[in-house]
Amino acid sequence: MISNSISRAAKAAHVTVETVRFYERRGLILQPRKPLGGGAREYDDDTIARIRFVRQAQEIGFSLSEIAELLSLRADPSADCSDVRSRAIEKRDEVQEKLNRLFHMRDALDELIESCPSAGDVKACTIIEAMERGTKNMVPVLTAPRQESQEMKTTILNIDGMHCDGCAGTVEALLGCVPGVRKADVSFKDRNARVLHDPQAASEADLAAAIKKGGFTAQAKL
Amino acid sequence: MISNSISRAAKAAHVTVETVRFYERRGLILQPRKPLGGGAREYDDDTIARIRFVRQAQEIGFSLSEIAELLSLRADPSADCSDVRSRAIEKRDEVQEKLNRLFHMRDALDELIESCPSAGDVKACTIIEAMERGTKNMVPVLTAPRQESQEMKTTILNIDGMHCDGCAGTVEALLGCVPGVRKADVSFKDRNARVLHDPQAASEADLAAAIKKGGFTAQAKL
DNA sequence: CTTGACTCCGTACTATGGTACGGGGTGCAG
DNA sequence: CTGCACCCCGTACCATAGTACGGAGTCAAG
Repeated sequence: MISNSISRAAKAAHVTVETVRFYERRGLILQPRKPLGGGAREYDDDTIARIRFVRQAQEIGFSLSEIAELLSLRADPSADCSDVRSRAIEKRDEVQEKLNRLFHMRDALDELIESCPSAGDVKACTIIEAMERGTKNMVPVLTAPRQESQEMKTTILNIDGMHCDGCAGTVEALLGCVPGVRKADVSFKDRNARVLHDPQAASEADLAAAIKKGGFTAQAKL
Repeated sequence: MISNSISRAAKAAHVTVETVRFYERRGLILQPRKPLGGGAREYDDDTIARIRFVRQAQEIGFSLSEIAELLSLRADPSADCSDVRSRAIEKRDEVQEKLNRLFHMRDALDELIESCPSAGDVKACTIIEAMERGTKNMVPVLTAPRQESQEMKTTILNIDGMHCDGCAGTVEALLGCVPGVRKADVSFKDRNARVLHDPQAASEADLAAAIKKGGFTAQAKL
């Protein structure tokens, strides 16, 4: 544990001294006690890591209050574990949702980039059109309160052809694009997908077909 | 093209009327002309889709000005294509970077969730510790102004074993974790990686080793 | 022909996430 | 012993992204 002055800590975390103090006031980091011999407060590496975490979380769309919640999650056997666990799962779902959207956005940008140089028969193409082509019905999850969860069903599909977590993410994005799919969790480790969907709008065959588009194979678990 | 009044359009996009007007002032959406017969302005589905896009992009961490840039990207053969293309590629890189971080965060949350119920030998575990276990030195790309590009070198590595864009993202994340790596662009299509790194801190062998950890193989391009 | 539900537009206010500034203190190098 | 570079704390100010409000107009039903 090397200790730094506030200005060194700020530099290490790529923020200003003012920002560090601001985070202290907000309770995102603990203000270190002054050392007994007097002098300046000492900032340890943990605190610097916390500041860095705050910045990174902000960049991917969390507000400071949400980040405070993330930071308060700690798997401490002495704490109330089930509460922490459920909050962590909630957060995980939010992160997953953001991931799905970003995937979708990345694919839309890719489509835009592809369609650009072959300037011949391409029609004007905007990112919005690109996003709509891939996907109808991306349900805004954080924007809209998740209502109407009647008639929803969870299907587990076994998937072959995934080689990494990235592939799992791709499959998740593909599933997220199917109208009627509310939620998809794909595990690379388990080689399967848990899909919450409206069986009326999205049959198991629809799900399997979407996965096949990405070059993977899927079949419903018996 | 069904036309709606502003309040119906706002409802459809899950925002308030005030927000729609605010977006008009900001230039994110075009204010429709009043119909010739007089009366209220008519909002078409395209405009509603734009508003929805703005909201979704916000949730994944883009500011309104960044969203304006995204919206201005259009693959129009009559427009200056190379400019649009390069801006789209830049945006794509930003999205990829956010994806890497979110992946990392999701994995950290998963680790936290895993370590929770088996309340026996687990030590206290916070999301920060979980994030640090996976990855040292995630370089903040958007936060830190990319200065000090002295002594930096670009290395191109040929990579085998990638099966999709997701894999490429994984490799990028792995490279981003190597201390001394400033920027990594992995192309699934070209089966290679362009890495901007400090050769003192991160040798080619270091890069190759990091990639191998993910189950891929890499060798420097002659 | 009035009442209610809307539209339109301007201005003012709010919350979030910082930044800047000013006054005072401390410690050490010249 | 005096600058100078920091630290500490408070208050003020700033940009972003809305939200609220008030006055005026319009349209259609009762």
